[in-house]
Amino acid sequence: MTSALISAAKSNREPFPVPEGTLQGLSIDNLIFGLHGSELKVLLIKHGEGIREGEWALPGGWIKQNEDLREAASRLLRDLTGISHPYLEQLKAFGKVDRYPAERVVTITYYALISADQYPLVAGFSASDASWVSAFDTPALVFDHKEILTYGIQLLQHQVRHKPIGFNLLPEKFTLLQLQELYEAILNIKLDKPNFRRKFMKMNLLTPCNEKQKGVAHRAANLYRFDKDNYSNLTEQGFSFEV
Amino acid sequence: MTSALISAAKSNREPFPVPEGTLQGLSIDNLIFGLHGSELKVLLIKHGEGIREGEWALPGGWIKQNEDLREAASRLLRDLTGISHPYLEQLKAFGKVDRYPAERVVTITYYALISADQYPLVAGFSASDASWVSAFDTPALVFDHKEILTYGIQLLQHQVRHKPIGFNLLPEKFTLLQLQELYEAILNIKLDKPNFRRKFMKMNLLTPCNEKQKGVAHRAANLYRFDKDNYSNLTEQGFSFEV
DNA sequence: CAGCTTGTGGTCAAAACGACAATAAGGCTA
DNA sequence: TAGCCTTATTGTCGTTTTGACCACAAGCTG
Repeated sequence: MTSALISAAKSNREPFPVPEGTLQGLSIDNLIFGLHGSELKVLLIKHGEGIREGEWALPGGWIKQNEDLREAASRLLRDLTGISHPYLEQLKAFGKVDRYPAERVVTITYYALISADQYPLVAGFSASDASWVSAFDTPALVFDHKEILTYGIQLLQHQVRHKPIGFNLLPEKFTLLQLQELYEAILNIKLDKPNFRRKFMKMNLLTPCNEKQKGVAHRAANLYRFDKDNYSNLTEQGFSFEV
Repeated sequence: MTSALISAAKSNREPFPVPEGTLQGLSIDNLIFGLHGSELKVLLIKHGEGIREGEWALPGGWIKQNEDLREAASRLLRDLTGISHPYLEQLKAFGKVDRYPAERVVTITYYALISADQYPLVAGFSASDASWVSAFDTPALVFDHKEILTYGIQLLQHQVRHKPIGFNLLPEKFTLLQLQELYEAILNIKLDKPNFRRKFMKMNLLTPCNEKQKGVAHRAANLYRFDKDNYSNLTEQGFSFEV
């Protein structure tokens, strides 16, 4: 990332001036989730200049005249993390009259799920610019960003039980225990290992890699990958994912 | 509804001029669902003047400077139907660059569920202005409204299975068969009567009214109402609604 | 009254769930 | 190398839920 981009991203949440060639009164904010160890984290930006210096915010920015909403969210995510094809879905538009200082700004929020191996470190940004924070225990956030986060977590908790999106938080190859810990982290629950395993295996959504975990000080687990194609087949037949 | 309001609503989807005192480049569109008999319907507006004359569209309008997004959606719904406290949730923001002619307009869509007894007839509008159309079989719609409808139906089908929102489509007091037919209509499936009944009763979400159906040419069924308070209690205890 | 339609309760086998015991497979350490 | 420790994986079993279907009840209609 060029330093111009970094500087743009750093100041992208500052009230004014809004860059030329972008839509007025409309912004994008991204809720970027990651799973670190077995903790659900969210990527926050610390404002480096201006009035909001030192405060934490969701990464966001403005929408260009000639780009779709999703494109804008995707571009902002890419500029920040370098990730080009994330799992990215619209969360909600937030538009309370006074949510943003000085001017009426409606923000359209997206949430992204990225896996730790796609984005092991905060590249381009120093640790003081951006950092992963426990999603359930963040510092105070600017504007209505806390409300956005709370809403996003609730949606994530709901979605993860009803759609197979959790895989996006894992590396391509993963063990069943990793998958289980993902659910435990997001939903704040404890699950029974043998039962969880059977339930998932019966869905026929996991393809064994015929490979084992490496570098662990105990019996190595089998690695699996999410079988997207079979998921498409199954959903066409009326299959519904539920955990 | 005054004729001024009617006229405003009639022309509210015409490209320009946009009324003074509203946000630029941002509109609201409402997806209003109703259950008529046992068919899922959606409320559409036929454009009465201008270029789009005769074409069907979702009812919508512009957002005032001093009103929240939800307020705007709620006001537009109220002006159209007279209903003040509908079930109303944000659907999604649609913002493709060319979705709207001549100018970039992002629209934030809401979906409402209203019961036939709240809105038995199209009041204020003549039948040629607004009408209930089968949600699964509509005429062609302007702009990207068909896409919005498709997305809305999918969300409704998902939500209705995972949250007790279906009740909003029924009158306050309803029979179990009405409830079952609601699910059959929205999900396009057939359900077993005794099993459906037991499943629902076990959830403890229905309070018997100790009243029976009237005016039917067969054995009268018991009437129930949705127990919102108990639903709150149960969800706090980790209860999750699934049909 | 017989006949029709819908409501409501019962049954039963199959499947799913949940708790927990038992065994397998590795690496580690003495 | 022999145990020890940790995690993976399989098995078992009683309970609950599901789904298909039968039977009877209740009320209106002719």
